[in-house]
Amino acid sequence: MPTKKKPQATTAAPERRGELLQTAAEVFAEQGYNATTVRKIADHAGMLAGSLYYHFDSKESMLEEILRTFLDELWSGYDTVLDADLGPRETLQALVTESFREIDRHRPAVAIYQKESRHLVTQDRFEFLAESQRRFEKTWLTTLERGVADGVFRADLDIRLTYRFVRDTVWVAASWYRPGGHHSPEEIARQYLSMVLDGIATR
Amino acid sequence: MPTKKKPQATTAAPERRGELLQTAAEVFAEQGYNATTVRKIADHAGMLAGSLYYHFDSKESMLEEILRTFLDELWSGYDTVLDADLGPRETLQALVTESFREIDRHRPAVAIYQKESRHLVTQDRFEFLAESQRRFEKTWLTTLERGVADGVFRADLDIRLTYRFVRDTVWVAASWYRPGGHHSPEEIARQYLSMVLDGIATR
Amino acid sequence: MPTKKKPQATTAAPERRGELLQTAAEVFAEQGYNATTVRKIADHAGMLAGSLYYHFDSKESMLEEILRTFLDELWSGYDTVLDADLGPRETLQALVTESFREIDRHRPAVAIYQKESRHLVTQDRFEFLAESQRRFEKTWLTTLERGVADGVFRADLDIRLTYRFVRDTVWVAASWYRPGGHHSPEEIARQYLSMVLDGIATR
Amino acid sequence: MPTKKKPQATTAAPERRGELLQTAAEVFAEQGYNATTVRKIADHAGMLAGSLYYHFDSKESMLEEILRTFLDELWSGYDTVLDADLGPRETLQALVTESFREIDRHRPAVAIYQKESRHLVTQDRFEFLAESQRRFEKTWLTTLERGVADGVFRADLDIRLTYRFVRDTVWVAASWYRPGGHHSPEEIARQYLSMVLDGIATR
DNA sequence: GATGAATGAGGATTCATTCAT
DNA sequence: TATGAATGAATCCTCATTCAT
Repeated sequence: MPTKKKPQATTAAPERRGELLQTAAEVFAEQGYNATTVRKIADHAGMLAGSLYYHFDSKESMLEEILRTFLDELWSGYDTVLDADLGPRETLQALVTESFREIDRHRPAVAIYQKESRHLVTQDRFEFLAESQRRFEKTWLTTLERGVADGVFRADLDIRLTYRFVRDTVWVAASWYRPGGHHSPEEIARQYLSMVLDGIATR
Repeated sequence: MPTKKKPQATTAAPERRGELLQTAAEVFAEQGYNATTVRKIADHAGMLAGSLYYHFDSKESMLEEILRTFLDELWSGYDTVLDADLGPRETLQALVTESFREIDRHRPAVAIYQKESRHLVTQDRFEFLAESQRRFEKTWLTTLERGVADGVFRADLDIRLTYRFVRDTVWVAASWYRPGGHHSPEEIARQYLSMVLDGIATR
Repeated sequence: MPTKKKPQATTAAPERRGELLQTAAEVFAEQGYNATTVRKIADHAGMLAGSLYYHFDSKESMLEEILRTFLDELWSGYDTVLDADLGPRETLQALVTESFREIDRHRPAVAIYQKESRHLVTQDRFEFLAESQRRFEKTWLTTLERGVADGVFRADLDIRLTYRFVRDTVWVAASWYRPGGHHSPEEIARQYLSMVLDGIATR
Repeated sequence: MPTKKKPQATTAAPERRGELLQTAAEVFAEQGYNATTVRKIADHAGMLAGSLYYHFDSKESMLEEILRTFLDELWSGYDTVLDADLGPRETLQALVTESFREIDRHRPAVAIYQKESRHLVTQDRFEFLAESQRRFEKTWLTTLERGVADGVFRADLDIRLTYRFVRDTVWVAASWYRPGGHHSPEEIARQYLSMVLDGIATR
């Protein structure tokens, strides 16, 4: 009893940082990183702009932490899939499904990633984005190539074009997806996969 | 006549304006609208920041003109397709092909549109973006619905999801497309259409 | 008694205050008063910035106490010398020696004094600096004048220039002096006096 | 006539930069670099704070340019003296005199140098200060050593202590010197040299 | 048409200080 | 005594824009 510091275990106190990052991510996603002022974030968090600097070094460090956290979790999910050693078609399905789950969990982060990663990669601080992109590309290309070799994916398509098609197709969904809407991430994944694998034309 | 202040394409070099807009569009596309300073545009154009204000009212008016020009040409192309009264599958093919041609012609404008339109639509000045989006959605949804009714597109898919899938699939290409690369816009369109219509899986 | 809020040397650990002032003085001397943040002082003291405010009213009050303590001890030493009623040459020698002893004991305070006193004197709170300066000037000028009158100091020199020469000569030493180095304060005083009195040229 | 841009050759226009640096130097010297806000400089210059950034990259770059200009001129003067290959006593006299002339010409810069150089040297940008200090020390030590060897300076003094004595003695003068006062720089130099060389005691 | 110089409204960040615990 | 979190004022700097020349 006397050693207890926060009697109400319900209220957040150790995760204040996480809450603030969540808030920041939402505003970044909504308005764009550059157009988001530190004051706007603070307003959303119910504090003054300067107070954010007790928790974070800079606006940029918030961005970094948001993206890093997202990518860490993304790769954790991907790695589980990849470690399962499935066939190429099942791997693709699992990766896409996992991607939609991540969009569901980290929608703001994904939206930010989509909009900002292009010019961030050039900065040292965001080198991890470039590294992730390289792994990402390798993972997908390998899966597609295995599928072509196994005869489950079409051989008449430009493989890099196919890669970009699948990649973009999945991730742009973050720009319109709203968690808690009509479709669960798994349902969206199912329909997307159906379109990607079999097309929208009737056979 | 003597009261005219700004040369609105009437006086002198009308191409200068176009050149400057081209330059501005490239920088906006490269760095993002907010992150682009007027000075950077001027640097690229070989003049001083203040000098741009002889040609344009404001940074925002450059953006507006860039997007307006692009959308005007896009709809001019779309209207030609739509006026031809083709079947739904052929309409979809023609629209996608036309879209890739526009990406080829207005890559910077398309990239800007992708990144910035979401938060621009809320401003009065950019109301034309919202209007274009509504026409766009109607056009595509109608085409898809006609296709489903005619039995050429699958009936088991959520039609709005399909719409977003096709829409995004096409336009994100602007983020990686480089004019003068391996593929002509028509070739890319052909492959994309093949994937969208028939899927990437073998049958 | 129970209404007392801040322990002004009365309560509890009276040395803690002194330790903290010592720490603060070192940081002020090292980095300059303005460039020293309260946080830096707290870091050196192994506590958090806010905690310093239990001990002191403000950053400025620390500065004041540091300087006041130094000047009190300096004048205590000077007064002992002056009360001895020595001849002008011996007085000068004793004052210089005492000064080097004070530099040895209060090096940080002396360094701060050198750097900051000029703009501090204008503030009411630091009026004591101005008063000390006036006493200082009077003491030295009187000693020099007595020396000239007695024929022990040269009569052909501008007396105010001489005063500044001697004054500066002694106190700037604080900027390079490191206690515990090769020379004791008395040894440095001896050599400085030798130069000041007899010059560096051979006779 | 038609090629002439500024008809009034009296008003400054190309040297606006120099005027602003002069102003900045005076404020820096008066209040200390850290305590000087950009706004204060701008106020003194009759413009707004932001306007300074048309001329300079940063507050720090102003400081750098001020110090660099001063040191360049100082060494130009010193080099002239050193190139004359005078005897050690005459060299010392000439260097001291030159120093007082520089104090006269660049009083604010010298005052800034005195106060700020210690913590500036650690920054890459101000490496030139460290280099100057090394040359300075070498120049003076060499001169003093030659003098001792030639028998014109006393051999019984610690040479580094003597160096510091002479060095400080001269430069602190910048803290109280006011151009246009009673004494010309040459007159002050003469008296200082008299004290430094022959002492203040009668013989 | 273009330049040079300035404006003025922010915007990110710092920091002394406060205060409940 | 000390901590953690916050405040709010000030600071440096940026940038779209203006305007006389």
